[in-house]
Amino acid sequence: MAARAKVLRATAEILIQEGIGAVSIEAVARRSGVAKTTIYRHFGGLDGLVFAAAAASVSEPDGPDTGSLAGDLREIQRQYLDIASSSINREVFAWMLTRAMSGPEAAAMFRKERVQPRGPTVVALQRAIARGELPPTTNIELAMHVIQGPLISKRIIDDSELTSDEFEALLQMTVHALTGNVGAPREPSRGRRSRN
Amino acid sequence: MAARAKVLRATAEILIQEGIGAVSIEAVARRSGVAKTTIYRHFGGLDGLVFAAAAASVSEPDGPDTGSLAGDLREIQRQYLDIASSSINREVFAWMLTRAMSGPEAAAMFRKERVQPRGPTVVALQRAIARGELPPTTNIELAMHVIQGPLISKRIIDDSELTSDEFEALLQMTVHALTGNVGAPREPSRGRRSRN
DNA sequence: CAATTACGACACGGTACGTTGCGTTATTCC
DNA sequence: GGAATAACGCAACGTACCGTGTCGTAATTG
Repeated sequence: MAARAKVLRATAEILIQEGIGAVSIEAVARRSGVAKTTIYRHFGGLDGLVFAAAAASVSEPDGPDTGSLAGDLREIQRQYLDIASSSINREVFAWMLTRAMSGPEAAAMFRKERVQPRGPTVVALQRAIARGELPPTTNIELAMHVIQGPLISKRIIDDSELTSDEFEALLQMTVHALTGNVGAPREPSRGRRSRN
Repeated sequence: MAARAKVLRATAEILIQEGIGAVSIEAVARRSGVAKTTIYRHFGGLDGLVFAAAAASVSEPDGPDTGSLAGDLREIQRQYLDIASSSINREVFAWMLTRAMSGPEAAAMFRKERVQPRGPTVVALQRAIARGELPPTTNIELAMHVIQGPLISKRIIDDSELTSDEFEALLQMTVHALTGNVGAPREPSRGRRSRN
């Protein structure tokens, strides 16, 4: 039973220290001291192994309730950026993406062990609808993409940092897209220029 | 001299018929009848080969001038969706993404042979600014992500189709995010429900 | 204690990698 | 036309990882 944990730990170590490209069944077997056979028995193959290792190291962020959509999204996006700021996470995400596109099995794993958790955002949107901040006709699926899309584009594809001002501008644009109005401003008193 | 063309053609064929996973130097060598050595001499390796093949098969869409930002974006996005509707393109895109993240050389290729051309969108934005439709302070880089992001999220990650209504809603939200107002409506006379 | 289960060790054939040395054509340039 | 130069083909090399199979041993369980 300990073999499984050893394998997952070794996988995570290689992932962090050498990148996704260095993760192979044989490398993990060497590092963990577990026989290759055992890894195949547990995870079925490289895909299963990486997806399992990723799932084991992802913690679902909590959904804040600040009273406004803009406030909620600001907090959620900030947490997301913290996760996405790790290049390993982006690497693994991109890797999963390619695997997901080359077969239904991996695609199923990808959707199951989703890297970017949707939960908190959906909750925030539903609260905004309940408050009347968003129309009840809001297409939540579409809204998710409007919210996540720009950040994914910026961080994953461009691989560039986001300044505090850009972050806020993006947030305002997003809220604007959803509501048609400007969202609640960042509380001006404590001059926290949250990041960068 | 003809060897290069034969290699690129063979690569594209394998790409289309068997997917990115089947593309290997040896497979391309077999199929093209060109020696492995020659491929290495020309393209340096698998990365160079795939990037070159992708670049050779991408045609820059033209930037329409409909007189309004919403109109321009509608046309550009439509063209983009046509390209992205091919699962091979998405596969290759995702593959390039992973390669780009595991080394500066591939990253440089990725940014050079960009799959989604930015040109037309940038032009459309600049025209909108010139028209006064967008403020001159508009951050074009950020705007690009607001425009591309949701579509990338929807098509690449979700792998789901976009209905005509969703497409239009997304467009309106995007324009809304950029301008703060509703963009020009789709001309109502010819009831074209463009796709799906 | 016996039976099942989990694991380790070793080996196999197969594929692709990236590189090398050496012939064999084409081009190009007087 | 003939020589020099570049482009290409061929065969083989060692390395790495794949996925699978077999067998022996350790741990667990009833």
